[in-house]
Amino acid sequence: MSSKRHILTAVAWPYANGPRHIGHVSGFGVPSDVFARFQRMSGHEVLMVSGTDEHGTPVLVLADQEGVTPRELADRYNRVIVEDLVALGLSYDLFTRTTTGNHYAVAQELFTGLYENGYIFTHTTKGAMSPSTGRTLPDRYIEGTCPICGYGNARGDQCDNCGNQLDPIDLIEPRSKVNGEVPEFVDTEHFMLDLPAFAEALGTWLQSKSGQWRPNVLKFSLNLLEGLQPRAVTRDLNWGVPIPLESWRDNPNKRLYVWFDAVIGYLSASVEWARRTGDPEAWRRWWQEPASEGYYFMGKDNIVFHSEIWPAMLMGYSGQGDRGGDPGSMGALNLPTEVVSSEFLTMEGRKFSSSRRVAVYVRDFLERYSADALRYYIIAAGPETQDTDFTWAEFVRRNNDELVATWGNLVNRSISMAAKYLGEIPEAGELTDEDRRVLADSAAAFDTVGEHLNHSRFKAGLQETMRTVAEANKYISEHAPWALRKTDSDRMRTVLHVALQLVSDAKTLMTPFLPDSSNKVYAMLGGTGTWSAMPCIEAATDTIGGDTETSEYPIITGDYGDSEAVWASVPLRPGTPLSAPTPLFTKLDPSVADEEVARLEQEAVE
RNA sequence: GGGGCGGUAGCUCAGCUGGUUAGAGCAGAGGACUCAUAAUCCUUGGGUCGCGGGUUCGAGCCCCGCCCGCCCUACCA
Repeated sequence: MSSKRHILTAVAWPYANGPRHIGHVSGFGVPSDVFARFQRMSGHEVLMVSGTDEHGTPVLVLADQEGVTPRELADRYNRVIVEDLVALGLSYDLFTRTTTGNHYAVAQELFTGLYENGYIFTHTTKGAMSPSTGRTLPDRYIEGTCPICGYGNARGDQCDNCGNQLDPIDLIEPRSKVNGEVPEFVDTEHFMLDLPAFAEALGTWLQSKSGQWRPNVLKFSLNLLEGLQPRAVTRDLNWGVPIPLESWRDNPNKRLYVWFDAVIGYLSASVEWARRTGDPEAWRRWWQEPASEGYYFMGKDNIVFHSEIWPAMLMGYSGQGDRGGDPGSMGALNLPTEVVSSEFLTMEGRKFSSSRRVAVYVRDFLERYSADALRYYIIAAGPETQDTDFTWAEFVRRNNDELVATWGNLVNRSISMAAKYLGEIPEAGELTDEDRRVLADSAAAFDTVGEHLNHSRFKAGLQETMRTVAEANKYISEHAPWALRKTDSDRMRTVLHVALQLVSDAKTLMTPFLPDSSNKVYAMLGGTGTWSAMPCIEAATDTIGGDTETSEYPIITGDYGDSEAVWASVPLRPGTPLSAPTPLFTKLDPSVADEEVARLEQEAVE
């Protein structure tokens, strides 16, 4: 526990076909940031990476509809997403994108390594194609009449009316959802990842995680092993990473499947980060040292890619599948230590839906409410182990009763008194048994909360932290320093000293969850320097040439090592001047809930 | 259709490998206090643990069936 660990925090890559809503960031964003901040405060070497996922059919189709290039569309939403994630305070060491020369190179290297070890083979399949563009038409972009129930708007993969799974080739009068033309079903050669060749290795590996991973992730993953089949890792598109093989490299209509390249982003972003720090080999400390750990954060719809496909790719590249092989030129790579999956957030009882406009986007949310208010809600009431429902009434209530009234008010009342009565942090006189007990309990919370956070039990960690806040409120109420002021000013000074120490400890415990307001409390108590560093946006240029078009793009990074925050009770310095505090959080009028629900109703389609 | 997960107080959620009277917060009721964004503190009412069977000395936790919700089902990402 005390030795320094290398901890990769790998965060799911938001897809760049639009702005992200609060459901997305509750699944991967906020939990991963709490984890990373906590680990940094504990003295460990954290590398937190992610980026926008920009390839694939949806971006291409949307770009066509808007009459822009896919790159232009990706540029636009990459920037929006970058700004939103920074506004939330997510402390990425690097948040980049999949359209960089570096990413192309690393993705191709992984493909090549897998190919050379014999884990990728070619296979001809019949697929739907758009005659006018020559592009793959994914099943769900085809509509037609359901051959089973006769429903006229069945999708190629499934009929929404009767619920049966379909093959698009069976649809009556199939048509492209993109432009209405009749799709052609043609033979096409694809590269397949030989997943069955990893079944045994994956099974052994997953079994070894029993008791460590959240049970739903583990059971789901183990179950998937039974029906493992080869999976295509290429698509007929002109938007994506080219196939790095002689006769394929220049084929304009064959690219790596977006999911194949997206998961490689964790590695390519680590490499890009290392290069930016001036030590190009630095990424190896997180990916190749046996003791290093990797935690992957995502929503439940992504489990298969992180517990099955990505590990298989890593094993295959490292020559550790059932068929052996040699590590590729980067060397053998570490498998995930843990796949941490969240469930789904619903919105006032309904599923989030961008197309039906049932959504609250991060940007809109943060224009009206603070990042910490959202972070608090997501951790306290978010979908950590089961689906949960976001309601505006509950958001207002949590904000007002818990953030403002319990925690914000503790800060306010304690510092107000000390500032007004003394103007500084008082020295403690002789401590009573009760004083010693509350201080010891507060210090002990670092172990209990830390234990929760180490195991990604964020909700439990926050609850325990709020319990210490309640204890501090209780201590102040029971010892009534305002009354002692008239009867026993020495005792009052001691009580206020203890109270402020409890506030300081609670602020430290709160830091992973609520970094912005914790920084404010740190400053109120006379702290100097940066308590917990926040992320920033930098203009970056591609680290290696490559065949991408844009030379400059925004990245998220930060100098998190330049933080005073440590995961421990730090004694306050008596004599530190205090001034009257300003409120930490904004109380919301109950009418806010009604207004927001009305706004949601108004914007929703149908 | 198949697989997985969930359905616990009015609301949002905890309940580890089955064990005495099922928990927390909020909302409700009563009281204390006044330092604080009328915030805080104390006391208190409230549950057939989705439904129906079964195993067991004992089940919210195990087994079977059913109902509802969500995810996956591999060319959406």
